[in-house]
Amino acid sequence: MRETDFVSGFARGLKVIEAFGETTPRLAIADVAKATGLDRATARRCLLTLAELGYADYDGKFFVLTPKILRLGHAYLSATPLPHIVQPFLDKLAEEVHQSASASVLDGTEVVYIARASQKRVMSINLMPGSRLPAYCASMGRVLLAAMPDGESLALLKQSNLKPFTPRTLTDPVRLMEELVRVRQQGFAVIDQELELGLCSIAVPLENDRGRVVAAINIGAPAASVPAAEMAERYLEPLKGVARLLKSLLR
Amino acid sequence: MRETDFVSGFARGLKVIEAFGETTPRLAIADVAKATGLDRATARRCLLTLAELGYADYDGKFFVLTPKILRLGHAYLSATPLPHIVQPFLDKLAEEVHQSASASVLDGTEVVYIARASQKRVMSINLMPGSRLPAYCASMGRVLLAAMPDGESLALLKQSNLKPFTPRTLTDPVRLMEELVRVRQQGFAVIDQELELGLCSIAVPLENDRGRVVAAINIGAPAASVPAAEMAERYLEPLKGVARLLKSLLR
DNA sequence: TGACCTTTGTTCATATATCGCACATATTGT
DNA sequence: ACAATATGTGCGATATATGAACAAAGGTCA
Repeated sequence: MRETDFVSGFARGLKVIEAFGETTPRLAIADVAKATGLDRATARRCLLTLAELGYADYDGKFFVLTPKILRLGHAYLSATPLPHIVQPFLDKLAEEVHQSASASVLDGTEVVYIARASQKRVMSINLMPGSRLPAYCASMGRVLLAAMPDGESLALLKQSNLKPFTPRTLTDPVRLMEELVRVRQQGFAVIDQELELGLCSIAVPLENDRGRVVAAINIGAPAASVPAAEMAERYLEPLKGVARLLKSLLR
Repeated sequence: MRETDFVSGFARGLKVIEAFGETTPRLAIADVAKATGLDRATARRCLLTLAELGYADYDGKFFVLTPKILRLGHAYLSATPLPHIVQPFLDKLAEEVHQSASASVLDGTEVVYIARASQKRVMSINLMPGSRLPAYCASMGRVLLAAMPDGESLALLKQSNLKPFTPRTLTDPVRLMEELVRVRQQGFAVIDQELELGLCSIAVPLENDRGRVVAAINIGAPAASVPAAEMAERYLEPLKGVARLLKSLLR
């Protein structure tokens, strides 16, 4: 790609949108400039553009994103077949096992939820399509990492910020790679309170009709009611069943 | 705002993202140019920028959005308090009444789902945060329209493409305005299969601590199991209860 | 098959718009 | 009231959009 085939104004604007996050819902011009590394004048122009287009509100001091910004992500969710195809299966699955079921794909070092059927809340964090979790300590992340060549998964682990969310979180790349080998062999991953105390989950890969892993699905359950050791026993077959049914539907 | 405080390259890029939709997941350069009204050369530059940044994939012919694009909408969902605050209440509500519960806000002529607890699927369409429905024929839309001054709601109705989704869909602006008056008086809206045959829903407004309507919540149910006439009887109190609890939590 | 037409993608020169700096002004906190 | 921090603005240097021209691919029909 040539230099001139890149619209840096657009790229800068996207950076500005991403500057808004969980802990930073309201941003002043200078905040955005700092967060994005853009010049203040540039950040200001991008923010004013967002406001002008209705993607943000501006009270003269702070900018806040408006729901219109959801159109952008929705363009993906509605345009991509995968979430639509998977959702009804998750609904059925969640109802059957009385636990939350989700589907996700990998984006860099994170898993991105693309569909979810929540039963009752077991996590403190609120997951919805678009939500992200670090791949290395999420069951779907393990499955997705295990599906790629060792070189790539190792590279992603190295890029990851491997921090211990709980005392049980695996953070050693070597042990993680060993775990990935095991996950690949057994065809599923179980996470025992590595992300949040009290939460266990189990995930299996979703293959398309040509055998390529295109996503993962999981079931999460409170550790109190379902010990990690029982996760596979209870939920592996239901998950595998869904994966089998979906195999021919995905490409 | 001055002329130069607008980054048109950014605005054009956002237009390009929005060109992708339910029926148009894979777009060639010319498609995007047509859909956005941009010059082919410009559309190409925006698309290549998206691809370069990892927001889109390009196979030499078609562009497809990647899950990375969800970061943009997620910036809103995670940054905005409303969805987070409302979600647990919806979960509880959905579990209680064994039906799906949702929350939405208005964006132009559409309601945008910002949170949802789905019980079982009753609609053919798949709703998730970011999903949109025309306000005029959705229960939450009615409630949100009813909360604004007549002039504004009428203006929005006039902007809407009032098409009959089912034989029961109200499409006459005059009758819709009458309905809005009723909704405002009674404090809730019931939709009887106006959007999809077999689907009823009931919505109430969500007020913040100062009495301003900031969102709406609803419960949807299959018409077969819950006739429209029973919707209020069964679900109005649970909905009102949630609205009451939330009132002091919202600003 | 091959000539013609249509549609699509790419390139280029140039007019135009944006960037980032430096300065001016406003707001905030002490 | 002052310092510190944040926001607004003018301008030269730089980057981008435009639209036409070209190239390439695909389709149609004799």
